[in-house]
Amino acid sequence: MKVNKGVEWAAHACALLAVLPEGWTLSAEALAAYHDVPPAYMAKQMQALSSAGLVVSVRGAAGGYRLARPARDISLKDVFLAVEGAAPSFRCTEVRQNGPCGAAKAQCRKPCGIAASFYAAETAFRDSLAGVTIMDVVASASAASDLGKAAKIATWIQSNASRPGTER
Amino acid sequence: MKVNKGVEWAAHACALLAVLPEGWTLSAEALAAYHDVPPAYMAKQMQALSSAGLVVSVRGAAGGYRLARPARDISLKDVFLAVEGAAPSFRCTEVRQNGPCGAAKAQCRKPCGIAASFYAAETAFRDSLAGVTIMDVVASASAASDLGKAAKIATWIQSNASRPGTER
DNA sequence: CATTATTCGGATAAAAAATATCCGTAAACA
DNA sequence: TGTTTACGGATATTTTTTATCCGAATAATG
Ligand code: FES
Ligand code: FES
Repeated sequence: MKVNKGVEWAAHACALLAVLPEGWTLSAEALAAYHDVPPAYMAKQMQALSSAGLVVSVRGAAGGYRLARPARDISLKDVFLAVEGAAPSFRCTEVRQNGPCGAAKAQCRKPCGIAASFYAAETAFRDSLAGVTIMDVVASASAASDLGKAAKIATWIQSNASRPGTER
Repeated sequence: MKVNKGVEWAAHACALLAVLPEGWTLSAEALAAYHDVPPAYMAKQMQALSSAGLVVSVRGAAGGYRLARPARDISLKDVFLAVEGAAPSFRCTEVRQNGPCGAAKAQCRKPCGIAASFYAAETAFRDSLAGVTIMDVVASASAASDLGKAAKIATWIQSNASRPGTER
């Protein structure tokens, strides 16, 4: 029962993309450098976000990633499902059908009480994440940081972000 | 994000122990045979339940396992924590402290918004499981099964359970 | 048009975790 | 005393996660 490490990275990457000026992008490499994580693996997570439609990718020189929609419309559940996949974490192997007293397959169209409870618990997990948006995350982070840090980030963005479609 | 297979087995094992007559036990081997799962690994799960205090183990000939308390006082959360462990599934690696704009360690005494949200989601997951007891599971299972099956199970128990402290 | 920078997708490798088995010891009973 | 069982640790196997790499496609730049 371990959540992929990539979820943390992807969520933080979204938070950074959220404070990017309109029309600008950050490359996978830049995002990796910002968070000091392996570039190739960070790129993988960004691809997952991209194919889930959470971020838009811009190919070519001066390309990179930007959020596909406003930060308030992207939840942590979206990020979680994008990189972790939608498969349920509880894998019922239908043990109730096994052994000397196994139930007939015909009587197992509904999940057993145990499986149903775990599915419900997972729904609760996801619903909880669905209530938190990237905007919320950014807000709580900026509330906890001082002015100096904000300036530092702004400076870093200016020298690392690019703007496709125009010369720098 | 995968739940241990052992959780399913352990939960079903508890459900079977719940319908055992007072004072009787089932060996790890019998439980494995009933569910048709690898005996050695089933034994491992039972040890986990035992060290968590959910079941009582009786050593020696005619020994085995029985529930440590009434089925209505054992929840799926208990079973889950016993075999899966209590460690949080979301592993925050404090990426916010990394990179060129990393936050100072002193400012990271509270978990960041992302980590806090995942911890909250996991609490929701566990709370959901805490609301389901082994008794509930047994009730839903017996509601879905016919009289013939109940008799089959009763017969199997009679020939496979043992009663420590007395001759069979 | 050539060059450069970037994403994309798949293949692959390495590390870690889950899954599964085994064995020696202790305990309880017959 | 001999048998049956749980216990705990060690170990092996398999699967998943983590991480890297490379070639093709795409777009801007000069
Ligand atoms: S049969 Fe899979 S959880 Fe009950
Ligand atoms: S630093 Fe770990 S989740 Fe934010």
